[in-house]
Amino acid sequence: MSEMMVPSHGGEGEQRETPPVLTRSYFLRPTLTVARDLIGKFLVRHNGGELLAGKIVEVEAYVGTSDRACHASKGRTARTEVMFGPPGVAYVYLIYGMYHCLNVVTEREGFPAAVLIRAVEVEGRLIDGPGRLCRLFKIDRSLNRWDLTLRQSLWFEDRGVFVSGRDIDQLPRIGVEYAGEWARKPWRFRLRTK
DNA sequence: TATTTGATTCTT
DNA sequence: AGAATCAAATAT
Repeated sequence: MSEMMVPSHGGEGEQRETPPVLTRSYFLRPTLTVARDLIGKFLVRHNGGELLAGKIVEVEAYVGTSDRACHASKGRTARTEVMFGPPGVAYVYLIYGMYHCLNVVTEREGFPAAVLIRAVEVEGRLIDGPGRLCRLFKIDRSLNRWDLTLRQSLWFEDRGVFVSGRDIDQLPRIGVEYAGEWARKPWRFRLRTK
């Protein structure tokens, strides 16, 4: 067994490793898997010299045209087209006239699906709700279609936080009562904090 | 062209 | 329980 190169983590005299950015192939997986795995990853925003990072603690999965809660169930429109595109791209939309919601597109091109980022933790403070999150991170529709696999403006990082499946609650999605049976699917993933 | 709706948040 | 506020979807 040859000696392996192990990334160091801020040891004395060492430069700190840059955490890996989540890649296209990371998002090219089943949406429920991506959603589950995003818990504990970091959302990073670089904007005007300001750097802001939050640990993701709540997400929701929206999967395909048959999922009536998924915007893409209305078909391929100017609004939903981004969800039909390649994974790892941002889908940002305005909701209720005043709030933005951030999603990351998942699965193969042609299959519309995404994960909604619902809540993050910033320096121990819970930013609960997609609208509040986007307000704090200054995310609006100018970031719609943004490639989230570049280390620019907005991306995801794996900072090595391990999250056990036992610490993740699966709950019904919020605000989709109109979707009938689809509203009851436990496709919301939330980190249990106690 | 007109009306309704919505992956929300805040106030009453 | 209701308001704020508007783009997109749906009805006309």
